[in-house]
Amino acid sequence: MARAPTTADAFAAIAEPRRREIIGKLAAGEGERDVTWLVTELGWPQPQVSKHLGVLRKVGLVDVVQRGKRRVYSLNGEKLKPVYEWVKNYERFWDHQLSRIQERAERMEREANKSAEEPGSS
Amino acid sequence: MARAPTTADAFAAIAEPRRREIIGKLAAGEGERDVTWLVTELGWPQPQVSKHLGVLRKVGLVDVVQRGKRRVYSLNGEKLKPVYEWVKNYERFWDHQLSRIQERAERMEREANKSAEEPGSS
DNA sequence: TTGACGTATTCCCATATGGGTATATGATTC
DNA sequence: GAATCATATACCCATATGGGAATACGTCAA
Repeated sequence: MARAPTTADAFAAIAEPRRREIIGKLAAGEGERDVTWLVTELGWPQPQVSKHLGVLRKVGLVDVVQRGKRRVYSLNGEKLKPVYEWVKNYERFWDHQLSRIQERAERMEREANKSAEEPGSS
Repeated sequence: MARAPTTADAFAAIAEPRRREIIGKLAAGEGERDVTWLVTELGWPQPQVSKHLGVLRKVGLVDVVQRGKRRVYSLNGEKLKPVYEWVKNYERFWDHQLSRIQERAERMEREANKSAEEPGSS
């Protein structure tokens, strides 16, 4: 097997920086923008924008509605929630207690060195 | 160019479900576990575990200390913070206001249809 | 219908993946 | 030093990427 498809889930989709940029632009635009606007705003080739939008669409991170000739994309934040929920679980690993964790790490390191000498294999 | 390396940043690294699993196990174990423990706990072939750990290591999501023969890995939550910060920006797109957004989406859809008929091209 | 605009899709390619299996490297014990 | 445990690396392969360029498709205007 190769890497999981970028369309597997939101995690895979937002792994690409440009896709995150697109999401950012959509959010700024009150959540709705058409492709042409994105193209000029981002300054990328149109096919590239469309392709990234395609991935986001497949994952459900964005919705589209046809509006005349234009296609208006909007952010579907719902799909970002799982990412948020997942990463939120590890909040305690950086916020407070960060010092405690580092402390522990250092203690471990000391212990490691100790056990490496303890056996006194000389 | 191909897809960005999984070692590019935390976003890319956690795109892989197995890597998220490993992070979960590390967190459960008070943030420190050796490879053998992970291997038996996860039930995956050892090289696979080591390889995923390698990616996490490169990105800095985990730290290692040698402890006797064992290598004890620990979670470095710090590196998850950017992911949290990024996704947190879109909180308003799912929490409250979710109803408002859907409302808007539906309104847009109606408008879209309307403008499609408006010109009265018949 | 014909043309023009807006967007998606197709094709080609270099690249790196993640899994499997085998093996190398490190550390410890005898 | 030899044998053994713990972990990392090297290979091989199928797969799908993201970018570039060309082009097809869909919608509206004359």
